[in-house]
Amino acid sequence: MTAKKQLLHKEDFIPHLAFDSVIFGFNGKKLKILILEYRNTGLFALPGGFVRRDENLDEAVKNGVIERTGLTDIYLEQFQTFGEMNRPDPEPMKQILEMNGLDLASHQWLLERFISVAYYALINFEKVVPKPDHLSDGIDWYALDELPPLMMDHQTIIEKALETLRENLEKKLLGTNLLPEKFTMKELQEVYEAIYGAPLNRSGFQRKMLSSNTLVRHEKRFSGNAHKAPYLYSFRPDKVMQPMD
Amino acid sequence: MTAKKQLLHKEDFIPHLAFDSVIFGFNGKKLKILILEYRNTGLFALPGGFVRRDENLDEAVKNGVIERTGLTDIYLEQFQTFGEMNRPDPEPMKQILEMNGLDLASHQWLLERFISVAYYALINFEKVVPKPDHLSDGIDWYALDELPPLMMDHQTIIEKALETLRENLEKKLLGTNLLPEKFTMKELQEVYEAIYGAPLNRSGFQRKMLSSNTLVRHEKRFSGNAHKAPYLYSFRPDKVMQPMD
DNA sequence: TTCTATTGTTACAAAGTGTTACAATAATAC
DNA sequence: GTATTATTGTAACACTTTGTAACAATAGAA
Repeated sequence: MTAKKQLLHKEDFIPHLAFDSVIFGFNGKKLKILILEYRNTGLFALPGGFVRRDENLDEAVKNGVIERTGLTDIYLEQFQTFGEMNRPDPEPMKQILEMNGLDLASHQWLLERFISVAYYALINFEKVVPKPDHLSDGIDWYALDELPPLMMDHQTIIEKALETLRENLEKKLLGTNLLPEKFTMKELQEVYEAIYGAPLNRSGFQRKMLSSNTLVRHEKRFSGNAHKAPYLYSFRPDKVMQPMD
Repeated sequence: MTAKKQLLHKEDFIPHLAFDSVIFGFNGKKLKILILEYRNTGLFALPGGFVRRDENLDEAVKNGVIERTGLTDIYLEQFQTFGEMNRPDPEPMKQILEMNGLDLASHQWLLERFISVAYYALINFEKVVPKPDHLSDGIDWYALDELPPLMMDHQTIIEKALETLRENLEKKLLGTNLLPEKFTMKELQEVYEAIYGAPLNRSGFQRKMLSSNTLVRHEKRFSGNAHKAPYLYSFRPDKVMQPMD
């Protein structure tokens, strides 16, 4: 309890500045995001955090995502900063502090106005072992169409994240980051369909991908099923756009 | 001087948070942006400001741009937040405060680390009467290829603004905001060429614009020159995307 | 009336897309 | 072995979009 009280020293952080992260993963069927649940409150929220005074904004966010996912190699992209005056909602935060046995007075600063810089992350679903943060007791994957009710403006943040993801999908070859290194054309198409939320034409998709000159073809994958085995592909490393350049 | 000392009360603003605005205008030939010059320092910077504790981020920026341009109807779009630890450069700021006869001690907070949210604005060049801010003594239009050396990371901010502008140009019909209400096809093409920094094919441009169903054709404009008079066009109001929705 | 510079439109080829069809093939059933 | 089945890779076709050049229209000047 004493340890907990020292979790968030006001003087360590830039006041009024937070970040939120929309962490996307693809489980083979659906696009999902990581959502935190807070102890006994029934409150759900995006993973987020604060920026230390001696830390770059990008680094703070990266460290936050690393802590939640256990992964260090993460595609992370800033997409919008939310600065409405009325966006903070102190009641839920107060509830969270109380449920965690934290001293309200010394954490008063958490109830004030916060400007939040939002990022989205793309990760390899299979490799993630989600970990809740110090204030929450649960973290789980939720499909986009099965989200629980979220704190503050987190629903809006997710919608904007998805919008940006869609716009950048082809431009930046983001599919890479949601799949294992080698994948079949069908798997790649399923990622695209999950993100767009609409089916794509198989033949056209294959033609476009192959002609884009961004894929390397490898050996076939024999699944044991009674049909032609698909080739495996990987992205050409020099074609994959890196975030945060 | 006493009045000046009261210009920026620390307690009125959210600490460590600033904004910068890249204000684009088109003079008929080139794409230009508004740059401030500070008294006797030889320092140049983007127009910017701070966010009051009782003010939305978007509003703060909008008010800042209104003050610099005199215009109230402004296309304004947030494009990135810059949060590197080493981006502030306290020396120039100190110089500026000194040149303005401001008390260093009570403005110490201006020398600290700032996270800056960057916006770009598109305005009708002809209507603008630029006004310097309280700390600067000059404000002027500079073509993108004739920029003076800029403070801190403002050069980077401009480059990112231009990149975003290019990406959004067709998608959001941004041409509207850089031209008077009625314009010729040639003028519209020149805006596009200035933004892309490359010539476009006349015939293809005209066909694409007309077939996009976003233009209304009006009367011809007789310039007094010895050639066929061009039609005037305006954008269909329902097709023009509004910022900040 | 002729000439010139510019504009709106058309024509045609080249490239890209949507859709369907067909051949190849890995495992199973017989 | 051979036939069967589901899936995959590719080709074929029509259709649309884009790049490029050409042509006709025309406002004012010579």
